[in-house]
Amino acid sequence: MTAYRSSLLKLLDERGYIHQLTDAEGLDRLAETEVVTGYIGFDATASSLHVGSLVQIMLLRRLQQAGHKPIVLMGGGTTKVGDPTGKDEARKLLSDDDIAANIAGIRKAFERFLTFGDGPTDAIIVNNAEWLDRLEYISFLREVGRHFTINRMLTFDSVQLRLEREQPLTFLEFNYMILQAYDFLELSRRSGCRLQLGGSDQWGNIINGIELGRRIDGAELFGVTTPLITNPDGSKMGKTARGAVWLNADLLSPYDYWQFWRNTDDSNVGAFLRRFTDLPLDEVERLEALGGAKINQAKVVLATEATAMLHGRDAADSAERTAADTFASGGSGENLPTVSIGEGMTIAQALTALGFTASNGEAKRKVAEGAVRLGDVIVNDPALPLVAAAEPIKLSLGKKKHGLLIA
RNA sequence: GGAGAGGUGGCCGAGUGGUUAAAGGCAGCAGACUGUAAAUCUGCCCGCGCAAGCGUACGCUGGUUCGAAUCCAGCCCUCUCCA
Repeated sequence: MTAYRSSLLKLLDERGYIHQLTDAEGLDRLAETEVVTGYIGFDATASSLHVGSLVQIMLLRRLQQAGHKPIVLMGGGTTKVGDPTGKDEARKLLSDDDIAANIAGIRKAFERFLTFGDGPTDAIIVNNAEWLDRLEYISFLREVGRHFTINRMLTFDSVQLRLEREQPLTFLEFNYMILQAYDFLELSRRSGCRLQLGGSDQWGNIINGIELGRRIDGAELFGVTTPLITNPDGSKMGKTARGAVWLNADLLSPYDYWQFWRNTDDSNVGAFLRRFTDLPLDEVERLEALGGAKINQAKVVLATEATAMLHGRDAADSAERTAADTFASGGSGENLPTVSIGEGMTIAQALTALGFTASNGEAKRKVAEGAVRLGDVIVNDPALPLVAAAEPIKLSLGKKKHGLLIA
């Protein structure tokens, strides 16, 4: 491992963000002598980002912490094309309105992680629709397209995946990598941006931008990618039963977000503490060294710190209390999802209303399996009618899903 | 434009007239074991219904048949090769 001199690379390295660097020495030197402007692109395919993008967001945060300037590039233009990377089929095309709404939703999360403003190291948000929407086809092809060979484009994993699986790859999507490369060129011209960061799957796209900048402008640009975080079984982190782990509270409650981190794999605890919290490294080392069941203490710290960063300290503490009440003492806490008991509602219907089961049939099966408890007593009659009580009653499916029945 | 192959449940993938709500695998959920972990073993896994049962489902639309994911016709889409 190289001994980095700049605070930026030291920070990124010790907290586990570095997978590949295009020119470690060059970037190290640059970061030591001047404020480096760096960017990461985020496509607006949904109204919120999810934890899969959190490494990238944290990376921008670290960039700012190290005294440099982050640019959040919203892919208002590239989203219209659709990134084929890692996708085995094309996405649906989103309308301009969808994209604008998604961008508005996504922006909110960034404000929790970055300081925005006009200062030299303040973060800014730009939208690549600003320049991509205006491109003229022929002149773009002549300026940019001539620097890309089909031979090379075909070697990209994103392309290969489709070809091997005999899935269609449209010309539209095929252009994505060119547009992303152009983004870097454009940002270097208008904002003096020298660095692009991204996940390890973005390496090829980042290199394209760097080469394009050198060929057209003679610019010296840099790239950093982060390691892909996986579960022990090799699957991508961040997928849960009920879909993506969203960052926006309207899609995933702070309590559920806390639970996501609480359920981190043992093997990832240290890496997550480093990457997703601001805890000092010696504290991280102490926590990840905890063995056996004690590692759960580290997971609680991780959950609370990560949740605090996104949703605020109060929400995080509250989620921690709820979890302690619900899991440790067998009680219930204030943040559990609730359902109000309607006329003649059955246990099965309540489970579905809480979103614990997808259908009444599934709910009944779970009851039959002995997985459902009402106030910690196992229920075996799915048709059991519920009666409202003065106090909320806890309804549980399995060990982890708890909700409250209210009048 | 021509010739082949193909489109099956979230994904992969069997199935070529009835015993098929459709093998098997993955993913998922639950139970056991634990530590709200992993691994492992077990059960579940289209919807409605207490149930008998009903409804929907194998690209789309029609047809043949007592009966179709399976046969026929047309259409849509994809892949491969050729022009």
